[in-house]
Parts: sequence; C-alpha cells; structure tokens
Amino acid sequence: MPTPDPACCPAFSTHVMSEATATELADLFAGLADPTRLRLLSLIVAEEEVCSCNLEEPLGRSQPTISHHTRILADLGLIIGERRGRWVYWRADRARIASVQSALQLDEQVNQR
Amino acid sequence: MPTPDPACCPAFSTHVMSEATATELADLFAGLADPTRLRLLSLIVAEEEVCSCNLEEPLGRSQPTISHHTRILADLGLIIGERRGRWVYWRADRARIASVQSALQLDEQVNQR
DNA sequence: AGTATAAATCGATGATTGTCAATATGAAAA
DNA sequence: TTTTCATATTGACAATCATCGATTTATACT
Repeated sequence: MPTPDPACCPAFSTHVMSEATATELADLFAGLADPTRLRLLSLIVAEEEVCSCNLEEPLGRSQPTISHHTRILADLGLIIGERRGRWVYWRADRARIASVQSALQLDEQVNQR
Repeated sequence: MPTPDPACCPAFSTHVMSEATATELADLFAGLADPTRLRLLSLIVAEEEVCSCNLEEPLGRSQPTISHHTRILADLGLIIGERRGRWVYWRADRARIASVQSALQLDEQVNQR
C-alpha cells in the first residue's frame, strides 16, 4: 500500500481571470473606491442631471477636487457631462453602472478575451 | 417682465450618500481594485475551496504578497480561511460578494443609517 | 528535542492618489 | 473688446499601497 499523498490538496485545474480583464475591472473598482466619488455618484444618480455648480457645496470639496473626480468617473464612462453655456451638466450612465454590477459574477468572467 | 433667473439650474433637494456609508463602500471597492486580488478571488470563487499553496504559482506572486492579499480579502469578509494542519484553505463568501453587487444600487443607499 | 515547511509579519522601496492653491481656458455678458 | 465667472489644468505634498527579501511563528514529522 503506497503512502498517502502528503500534498495539501488534490491536483486541480483552475481557471483564473485573465490579466487584461482583471486590470480593466480593477480600474473600474478603483474609480468607485473613494468616498467623495461615491457620494458624488450617488448625487448624480439621484437626479436626472446635475450642474457642476451644485456639487461642491453638498460634498464639501474644492472646485478643482470636484473637477478631478468628475473627470475620473467620466473617463470610466460612469457619468456623462454635457457643456451648455458656461455650465457642465452631469448625468449617470445607468447601463454602465449596471455592467459593473454584473462584472461581479466573477466565475463568469473567467478566461474571457 | 422680470429678468430670467441666471442660475445654472433650478433649486433642488438632493439626497447624498452619507459619509459613513460612502467610506464603508469605498473600502469594499478598494479591496476589489487590484488585479492580483481580483484574479485571486476569481480563482477561489471557481472552486469549492483552494489551498494557499496553490495560489502562488497561477498568480505569479511571492508568498508574502499572496498572504497580504488574502488577508485584505478576508478582512473584508469576501473570503474565509480555515487552517487545517499546516495549510490554510480558502473559500469565497458568495453572499458577501453578492451584497457588494447590490450596494451598487446607489440610489437606494442614499441617507441610510 | 530537532528538523522541515507553510503561512504571517516586518522593513524598505517605488508608485499611485486625494487634496488644494494658483493659474489657465473658454464662454457669456457688458 | 473687456470683464466676469464656471470649469479645467498644473504643481506640490502627504498619505496609502503593492511588492518582495528577510525573519518569525506555528504545525507536523522523525
């Protein structure tokens, strides 16, 4: 009778999320990994559209900081800005936000691409 | 006839996610905002349980780095580790992961707590 | 007890990030 | 064309973080 396998666990073949997919997803989560940005997003999601000038006061951040955060969310496609005159109006891309949700089905993201 | 309101937009009362909720959620997203951690999580989610010793090779990271990442995911409650002998076996807390998903219903997170 | 080994912790380093003051850009109003 | 003002960009700084080599802790085997 052979000695039992001392290995910690049986051999198994696991599928790992690809580097590319992981990096892409991580960038999205990083965009959501800031309290100010989440509050900003919640503020925009709650309305049909919100003017930039109405963001600074409820968030308690300076104008450059707000601009910084809106840019990050916009670059990720989570919000969309439209300039009308001197003001920029922001609205949420709800489909895009929902797609981040479904990205959390991690077992279905495996080995794609 | 009075001059039209020069304001950028009509007055509105918006609900913003609370600081506390935002910080809590941001911590969770920060945990997911790293490619190595996402691949690690996908690897664990794909199996019933995975031994630590089977994580280093597919992820191409050193043992201290893997330990660092499992700790972060475990502290967030996304994975659960169980020591059996010399080895630690990890499994995903799927309910916890699903709760992060539902946290993305940002409009329902408003003003809670 | 002594050895082997799996995982955790420590210490250091290079990189990224949130923030704001100062400045620039761009569009409307006078 | 000047002036005004909403937004964007720049530069700087403190803080956080991913990573790994070295070491420690803890468990099992002899």
